Amino acid sequence: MNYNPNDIEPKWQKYWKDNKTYRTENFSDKPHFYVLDMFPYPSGAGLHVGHPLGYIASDIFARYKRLNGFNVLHPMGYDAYGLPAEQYAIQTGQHPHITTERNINRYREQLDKIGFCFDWDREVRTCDPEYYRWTQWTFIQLFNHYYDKTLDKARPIAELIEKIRKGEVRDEQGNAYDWDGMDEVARQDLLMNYRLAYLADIPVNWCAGLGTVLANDEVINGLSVRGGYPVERKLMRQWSLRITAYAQRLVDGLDTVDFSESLKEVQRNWIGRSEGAAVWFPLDVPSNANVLPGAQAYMPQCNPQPVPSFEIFTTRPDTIFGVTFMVLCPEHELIDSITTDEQRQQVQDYVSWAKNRSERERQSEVKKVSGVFTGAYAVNPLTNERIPIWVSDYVLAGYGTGAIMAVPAHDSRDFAFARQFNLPIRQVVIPAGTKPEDMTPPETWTESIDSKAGISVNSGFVTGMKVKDAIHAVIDKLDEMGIGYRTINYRLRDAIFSRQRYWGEPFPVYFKQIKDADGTMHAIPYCLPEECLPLCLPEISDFKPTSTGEPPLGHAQKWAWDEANRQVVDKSLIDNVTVFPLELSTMPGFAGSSGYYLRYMDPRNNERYFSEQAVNYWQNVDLYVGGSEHATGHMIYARFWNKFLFDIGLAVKDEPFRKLINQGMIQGRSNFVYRSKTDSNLFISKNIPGREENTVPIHVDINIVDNDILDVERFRAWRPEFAEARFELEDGKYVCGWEIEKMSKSMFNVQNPDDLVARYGADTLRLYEMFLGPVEQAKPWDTNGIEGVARFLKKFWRLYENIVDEVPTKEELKVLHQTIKKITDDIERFSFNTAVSNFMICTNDLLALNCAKREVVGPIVILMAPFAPHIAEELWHKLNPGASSVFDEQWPVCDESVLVESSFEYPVSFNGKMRFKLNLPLTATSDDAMQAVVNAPEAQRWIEGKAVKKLVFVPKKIINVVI
RNA sequence: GCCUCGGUGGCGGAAUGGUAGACGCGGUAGACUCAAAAUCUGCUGUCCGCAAGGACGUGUGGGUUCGAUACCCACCCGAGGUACCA
Repeated sequence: MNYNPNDIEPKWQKYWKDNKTYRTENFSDKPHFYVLDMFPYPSGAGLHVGHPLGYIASDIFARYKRLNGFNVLHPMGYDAYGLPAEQYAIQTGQHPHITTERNINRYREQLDKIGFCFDWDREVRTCDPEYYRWTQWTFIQLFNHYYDKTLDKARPIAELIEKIRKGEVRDEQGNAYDWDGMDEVARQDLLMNYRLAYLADIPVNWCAGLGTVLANDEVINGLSVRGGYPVERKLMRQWSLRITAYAQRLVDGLDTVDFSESLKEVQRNWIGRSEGAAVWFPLDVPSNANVLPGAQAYMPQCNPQPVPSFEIFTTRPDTIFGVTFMVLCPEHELIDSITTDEQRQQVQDYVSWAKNRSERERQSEVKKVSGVFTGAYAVNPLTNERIPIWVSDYVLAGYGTGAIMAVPAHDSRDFAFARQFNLPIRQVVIPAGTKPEDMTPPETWTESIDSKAGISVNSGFVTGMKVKDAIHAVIDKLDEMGIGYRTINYRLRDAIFSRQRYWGEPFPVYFKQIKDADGTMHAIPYCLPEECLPLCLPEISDFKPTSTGEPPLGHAQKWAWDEANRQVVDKSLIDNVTVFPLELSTMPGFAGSSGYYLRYMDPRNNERYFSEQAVNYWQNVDLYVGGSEHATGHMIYARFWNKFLFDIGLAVKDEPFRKLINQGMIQGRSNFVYRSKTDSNLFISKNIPGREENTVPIHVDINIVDNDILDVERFRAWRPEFAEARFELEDGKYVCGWEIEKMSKSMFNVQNPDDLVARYGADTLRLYEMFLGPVEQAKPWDTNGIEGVARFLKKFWRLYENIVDEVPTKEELKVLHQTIKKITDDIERFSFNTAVSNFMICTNDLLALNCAKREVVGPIVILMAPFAPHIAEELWHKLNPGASSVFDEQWPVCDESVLVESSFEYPVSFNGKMRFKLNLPLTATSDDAMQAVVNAPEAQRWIEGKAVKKLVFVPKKIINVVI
């Protein structure tokens, strides 16, 4: 019988399903192992060959661990909330529930065909109320906790209130709060500054095209990642997560996990920790002046009078003697109060111009220097010089204090600014390896000297010090004077958590109207009681914002909270006494994907997020497989989410993922036709002279192109606009251009896995995807090699056709045990491409030996099972009629004694160059080798009577002769 | 600019400081066949040579080593990430 995957694959898929072969229990004597894939967003396009790459790799590893006696958790689910389903709903009126459900079913069908070992009993969907109940629950916990900087962990907000009461918490002026004297509005305002989930007016990335705000990782170059719409900065009242509280732990945790160096680096850059100093610069105003709005008072040791001043952050305090001007960001609150009357008009014009620029404009004009002088001066606290204060948008409001000391000699941006406005440049560092007399005056420089490798000059008490020492010396001095301190700044921003969208988790939040002391009404947010969760997403039919500009949930009629009866009621009942409006925005995509790995541990628990026993057993994810594009989004949020759950005692490990493998993207190979610029029905073949100037390339479906030759008839039939197409051919053929790009529907370069499964079988697809190259490497999809893998499986099948019960020869056993050793090693190293090669070698060897012996082929079927489960299961049952699944077997062990040789064929090198081979017993010593080489006839022509200077003998490796 | 990873035949890619190019694709010659497909076997880095054989060869230049694709230094090229972050 020939190998026919279409017969055996559905059979075993059904068998595994019926027997629940892959079902995992939470309790076992076996060691545990958790293998997780990043769950997919079920898009309408279905799977292409790039998606399963990581799933195949993790599937192999999960099966391997299982065969090695581990209790393996290997679940799958769907990240089902998201923008595309909602955009689709706006266009077609089709409810996102329906599209999502349909897409999920399609995904499941495609996944099942590839034969994965997921425990589908543990499936989760982020849009399922029984799942998002715990997303909402976690939000409530975040709302009810604050970050205790002393304990370095999240603590209940009640503890904070206690501290405020005791006067242990102070305001910026250093005064204690009078908690008991505060009204509810003031109390809630104060607490809001500490909650880990908080509501605040913050500058957000507003995307009008999508009608919602976006997190920083959802914006690239001022455009939204989804859809590519422009994004602007806008001040809005939004929920945020205080992820910045965890910045240091997120950096530190990277040292404890096994991620690729590049991914760690991306995360470190994203968090952007920088060490430096905060320094107060006094304003040059009469010292008895009242503190100006936006200015702070400080009291240097040398001057007991409070002095109006402002704070800057610098990583180079050593260059403070080189400060020649100061710069404030256009949003700085000090600008109004210090600008002189002569400069006022100019400054106001500049500030309003700068504020109205979109993010995209600002980012695309980074190299253009702009700014304006305020007319005001600050005083350098170490030199007492008067320094002009400027305003420029190269200083960003969101980082540090939005104000800097400018040292044009040693900062490239300050340098450019100084050149533009003719400000002085003063050198205070000479680079390492340069003599002072070799330095040219700064006026002649074309760039600043930014390197920290150097010696301070013209810098008062730090002159002559190395920069690194000078930094510390200056900070110590500032600290002593009471005008500065050592501090750390992070680039990481708090995560904006509100989306003005429908298809997401509702916030379990309602708003009460409360009067403050002045009688003004305030909408104060309160969380629903935990026991009332889930707060289900209401059904609506119009998914656009309301006419008053509210998010789509504004259309929901039954969307108010009855506090007394603890239930959702109709909006018309809102009386702001017992019935209150509910929050209208929903949570972002990362809400549901941040803690899903924990829910898999105990997905049907309706009492808790997950049970204590389950998390104590599984701990955290041992192996996580997914794309590196999630480095600054999901991977940061999930680590934050886990650290919070760890702090409040739910998670048992500080880091959620022990080891991460980033599968490389499978790129598509796109084909192009070239349309004439003057005649839209004329298409010119690639290599016709003049084609390049006179045509525009257009993507063409790869399915109507064979070997870059276009099937012109199918092209005409492909789309109506090409029905009248005419062609300028070369050698009677139309040659297409090609390019490696992202695999995407819009580029018509998508390879659907179903077609390949139908043609070659799932096992061939699995092996081929692995054989393409290292899992972690990006690679273009190319079906050319798949025939080779298909041929291998046919040979492999043939090997078992005439199985016999004979005692294997030593040589056959050697092939077996070598293969066991290699495959085990390959899997441990995650080198699945070499594993497939090694299977091919093994099969070729056994066919050459004509070996079909049960004792040899049995173990090889088990080795093969993780890679090609269907064929392995089929052959296992052929070998062992009546047996249970091959996945109930034990991974074979390599018997090293079979591999032991009595002699070894040494490559003999002369001066490092391989010349001939020499067989020596394993017991041979260096002296034996010397004897043998000198006596070997082959050696004579290389030695040619010269003396052997040295002989290097490495047992079982090589003999190298130096002459 | 900075950070990370990479650069090996016609192609995908092997090689833990020890025979570079495993394995596969492609190419080529042959076997089987009336023929083709399928299958099987041999050859297939470059150059010189009829051959035996030899020289060269892992982006470039240096270094360490008996020996370097691998380690170190400098540079070139490519991919990805990231940026007025003070």
